Amino acid sequence: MTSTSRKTEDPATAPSIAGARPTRQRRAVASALQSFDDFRSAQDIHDLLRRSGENVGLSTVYRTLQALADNGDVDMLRTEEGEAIYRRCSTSHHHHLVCRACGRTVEVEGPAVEKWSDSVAAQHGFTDVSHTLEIFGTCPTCA
Amino acid sequence: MTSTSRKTEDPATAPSIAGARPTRQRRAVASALQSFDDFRSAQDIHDLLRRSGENVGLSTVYRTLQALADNGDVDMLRTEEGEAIYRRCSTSHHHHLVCRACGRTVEVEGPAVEKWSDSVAAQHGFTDVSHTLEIFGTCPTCA
DNA sequence: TTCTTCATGAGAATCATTCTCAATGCGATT
DNA sequence: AATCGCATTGAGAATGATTCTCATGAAGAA
Repeated sequence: MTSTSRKTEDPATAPSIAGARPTRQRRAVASALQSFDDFRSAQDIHDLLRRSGENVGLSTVYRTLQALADNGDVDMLRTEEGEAIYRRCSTSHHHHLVCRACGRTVEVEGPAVEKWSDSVAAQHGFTDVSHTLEIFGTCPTCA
Repeated sequence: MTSTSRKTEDPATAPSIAGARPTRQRRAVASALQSFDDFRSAQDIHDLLRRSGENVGLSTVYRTLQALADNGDVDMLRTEEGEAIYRRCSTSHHHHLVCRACGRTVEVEGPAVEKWSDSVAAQHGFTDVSHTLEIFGTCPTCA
């Protein structure tokens, strides 16, 4: 690597990791996340970056995605096969209706579900509660 | 997945695989599943068998558990790390409240959730719908 | 028993993910 | 600009769960 030209970018659009250095790689991952709407695996995102000319190591993609997920800046969920997939996060807590075939995603909210799961957990004395709720199906286009 | 296809099968307590030979190994796995109440990984169950004298290959444990899960004879879910864990199935469709620390499990039902997720999926034209809903927390004993 | 087919298991292969650690980049400070 | 300190990077190795291969073994039928 020879020349490293410094480009001025707008810092507000893409998510950044709190207390971390805004490196080229992290910006690239954050920006890649803005370029699709469905859930993608870390490897998919890595390929995407490579194909778009940005060279970012696979380890770094994993690390960055995890940091973003921990920070609540991206949604992370698991396919039925257990693979982690990521997607840029809209605002609040929500769940997903995901097409098994094409990955198309619809965000859905279920306030009742939230309350229900919290109350069920409380009834049994469980604390520090979290839950996962994802709906998988075949979307009309793929059917 | 709301199908309730009742086939008349063996009335015994331990599940068997439809259209498969009842071998020593499959019986051993099915019986091991009766010996615990929480969720265990395939490898855990393999160890359990080995320690109890039954020699069953790891591949066979995986194959058998998968077949049983496909058949709806055991519950299979994934930890937050994506590892598959299994447990003997009680009767109908239900969800779980699982202790992150000790694995203790409480089965819970949420008829409202079922209806809600089916209707949400239908609203968006999704078919062949399945959903996952698990609650993780810390149980009173472990807190 | 003999035959046909399914099941088993030891180890290799696969696949996602994590780890290692030397080299590099960032930013604050001279 | 030169420099120091430390977070970050990335290539490849390591890990760990799961699946596959295929020669051998067991089950049921004829």
